[in-house]
Amino acid sequence: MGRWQPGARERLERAALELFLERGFTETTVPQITARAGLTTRTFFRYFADKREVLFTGEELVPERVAHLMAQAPPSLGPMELITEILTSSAAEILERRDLDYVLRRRAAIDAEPALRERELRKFSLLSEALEQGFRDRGVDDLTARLAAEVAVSTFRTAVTRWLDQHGDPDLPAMINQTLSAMRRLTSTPSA
Amino acid sequence: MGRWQPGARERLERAALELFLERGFTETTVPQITARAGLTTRTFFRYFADKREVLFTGEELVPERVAHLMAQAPPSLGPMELITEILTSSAAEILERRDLDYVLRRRAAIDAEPALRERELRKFSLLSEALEQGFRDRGVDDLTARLAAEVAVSTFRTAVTRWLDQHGDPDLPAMINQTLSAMRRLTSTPSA
DNA sequence: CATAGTGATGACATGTCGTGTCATCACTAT
DNA sequence: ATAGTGATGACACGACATGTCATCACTATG
Repeated sequence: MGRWQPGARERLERAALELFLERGFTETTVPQITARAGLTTRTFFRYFADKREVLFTGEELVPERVAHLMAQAPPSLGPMELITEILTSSAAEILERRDLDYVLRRRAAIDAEPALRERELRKFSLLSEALEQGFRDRGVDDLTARLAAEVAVSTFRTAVTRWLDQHGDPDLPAMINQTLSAMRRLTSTPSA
Repeated sequence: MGRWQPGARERLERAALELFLERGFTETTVPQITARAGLTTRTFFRYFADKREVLFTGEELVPERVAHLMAQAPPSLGPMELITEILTSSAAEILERRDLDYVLRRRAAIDAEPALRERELRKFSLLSEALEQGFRDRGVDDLTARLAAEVAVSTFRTAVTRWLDQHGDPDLPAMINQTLSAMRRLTSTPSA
C-alpha cells in the first residue's frame, strides 16, 4: 500500500458526525471533513459514494442477515409469528456494532437534515424488500408477503424510534413487544 | 411581467419526463430540459427546488387534503374504519389531475432511478405524518396513531403499486378493498 | 400618452459535489 | 534487488444549485 491511514474510514465517520452536529450537514463541506480526518477529498469518495453515506456504513449488510434469519426459522411459523421472531432477535443485535451514545448522536444528525432522513427511508425500503423476498421464499403469496414486510418494518421502525426517544430506557425487546401488542389491538378493530 | 412563457411549468415537466424516459435521469442535464422547453437553466430552478422535483409537483398538497378528510369524518369511526374511508375516497381522486398514461410513464421513470425512488419514499413519509396527526386529533393515543398511519400508508402504497402493475385493470377502489382484506387476514393470524 | 411599478426571465458568477485519470508512495512476494 | 499491489494525493472537469443584477413585457395611474 501507499501511505495507508489506519482506521481511515472510522476517522472519516467520526469527523463527519462531529461536524454535522456542530454546524449542520449542508454547512459542512467534504474538504472540512477530510481535513479533520487528515485525508483528501478524493479519498472521502473512495470510501463513501456520497456525502450522506458516511452515516450509513454497514447498513447494507442488514438485508442479507434478515434473509438468513428467515431461512433458518422453523417452516411451521406463520407470517406474524415470524415477524415477532425476527424483530426480537434483530433487536438484540442493534447495539452490537455501535454504542447507544453513537446511535443517539447519529440520529440527532439525521433528524436535523431532510436529505439524511430520506436516505434513512431508503434503508428501511431495502429491508422491506428483503423481508418480502423472505416471506415469498417460505411460500407466502405475493400480496401477503408484501404486506407482512410492510407490517414488520412499520413495527420495527416505530419501536426503535420510541426507544431512542426515551434514550433507550425500556430496552428495545420490551419496546418491540409493546409495539407489536398495539399493532394487534389496532388491526383487530372493526374495519368497515 | 417580462417575456412570460405560458405554461412554463407544464412544459418543463413534459420535457423532463420525455428526456428521463429517453436517456435516463442521470444522463439528462438540466440545460437539456430547459432547451427543450425553451427556457434557461436558472428558470428551471425557480420552478423546482432540484432536478427531481420536476416529477413531484402538486404532491405537497396531499397531506393537507388528507387532514381535511380526517377532520370531516364522523367521530364515531375507529382507526381501521377511518383508514378504509380515507383510502377509498382518496382512490377516487387519484386520476383527477393526471391521466393513467401520464401516471404510468412517470412511474416508469421513477422506478428506473434510485434517487427518484427515494424522493417517492419521502412523499409517503409526509403523508404518513399527516395521517398520524389526524389520528391524534381524533383522540387516538400516540402509539396507535403512529401505527395506524403506517398501516394506512402501507395498504395504500401496496394497492397503488399493484394497480399500476396491472395497468389500472381492476380499478383502484377494488384493489384497495382487496389489499385491506389481505391485511386483515394477515394480522388476524396468531402472532406468537 | 407618458411613466413608474411589478413580476418573470436571462445572463453571469460562484461554490460544492462527485468522478476520471494518473502519479506516487509504502509494503509484499519472489 | 525488483516487480507487483493497493491506498492515497494531485489535478481537471462536468453537473448541480444559488446569489445577484439587468432586462423585458405588461399594468396601473396620472
